[in-house]
Amino acid sequence: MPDAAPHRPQQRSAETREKLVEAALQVFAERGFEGATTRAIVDRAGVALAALPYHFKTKELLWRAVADHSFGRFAEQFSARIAGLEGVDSRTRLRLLLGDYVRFAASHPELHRFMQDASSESTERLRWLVEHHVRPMYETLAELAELPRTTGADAWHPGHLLYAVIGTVATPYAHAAEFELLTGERPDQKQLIDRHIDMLLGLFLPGSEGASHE
Amino acid sequence: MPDAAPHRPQQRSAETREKLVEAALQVFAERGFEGATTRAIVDRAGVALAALPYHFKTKELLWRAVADHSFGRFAEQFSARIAGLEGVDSRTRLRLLLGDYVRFAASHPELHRFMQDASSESTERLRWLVEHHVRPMYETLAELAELPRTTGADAWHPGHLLYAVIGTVATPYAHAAEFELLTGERPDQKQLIDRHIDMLLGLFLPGSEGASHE
DNA sequence: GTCTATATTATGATAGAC
DNA sequence: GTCTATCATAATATAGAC
Repeated sequence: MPDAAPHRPQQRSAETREKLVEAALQVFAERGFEGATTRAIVDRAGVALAALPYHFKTKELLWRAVADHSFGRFAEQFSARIAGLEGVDSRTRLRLLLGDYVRFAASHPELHRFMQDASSESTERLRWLVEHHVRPMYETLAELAELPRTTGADAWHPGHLLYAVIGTVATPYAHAAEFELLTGERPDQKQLIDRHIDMLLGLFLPGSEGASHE
Repeated sequence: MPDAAPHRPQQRSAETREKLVEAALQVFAERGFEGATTRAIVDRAGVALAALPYHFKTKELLWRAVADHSFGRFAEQFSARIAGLEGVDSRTRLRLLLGDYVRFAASHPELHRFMQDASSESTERLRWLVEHHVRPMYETLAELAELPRTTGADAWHPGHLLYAVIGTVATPYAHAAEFELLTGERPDQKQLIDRHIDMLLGLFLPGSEGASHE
């Protein structure tokens, strides 16, 4: 790591951008695009109000930067795993990917909340998001996991299967506060995450239970 | 139906309240609590701005009225079915309830969006919602469906199972705009709803497929 | 019970000093 | 690049006429 405290200008700038994007992801996920105020975002980022229009021009463009950042992190998280899946049989592939996805959703519940907020209306923002991030990700996943075929259920609509996986994986974490109030337990504890993965394997890949905690 | 056009005062009042609650449900679901403006709500309801504070005092109290209304309709939808389930074996019970739930979620995707918005932060609103509506509903369902036992999976955490069911059922409809942009098909068509139910039966009650479209 | 008009506060974005 | 101060608009809620 280079010298601390007073950084070079372009480094400070990059840090401010980074802080704004991370804070904006949280606030967009918590309060939705319309409910997220620029003041709440800059307060959480610990930067001045005017830093936001300086770096991103508008709230809308900040939102796009947040989407790029989040899907980038999602892809990054999986690229190492995916590289190691060459030649692995598709059942094992699915098992490993599902565990990864659950752990990702548990540590980044904001992504699913962000997506549901974007999907609640058919806006230009949503069209941009689908074409730039959702469709490319979907095509990669479909190819990699051969989703419809390996489950042995050709009759299932690929959209239903996709949203069933997303829904079962992400809902406990997207509704974490509700989950905790209802059950008294936090869904993002390691122990509960492992039980969650076991349940999902039982649901989507019967016979694969218990082999997920590597 | 009583006489049309110029109604009696208390009837007009009830109609205004009803229009406000229905409009507010849509707007809260689309834009979240913070993003929902009272102007957007009264515009959609077709009433004057001042009608909102007159009938509900604050946006917060309107939100509670929306929750009461939505969970009331949910319970109502199921009470007829539930009354007919006396003595029916629990597998059949689950099959029928699941189909009902999918059809409900397809025609009322707002309820799931409303819930996820409420769950995105641990607020006083969420606590109120869990204690007044979520927990009572959960206890009724758990009792009725004997959820954990009939699936033959005692090891599953009841919270995981609950949110897995909610997630698989509601996600395609909560993300309907995204689903349509991605697949080119609307998830709320009757044909796709029936395929969705078949998939869910295959997932949660293997062996029960195809018998759901009554 | 419902409306028009308005008080008050909060919002997104900008200007200009540093 | 970042800050303080500020503009123009839009928000929730209220007052008072009808």
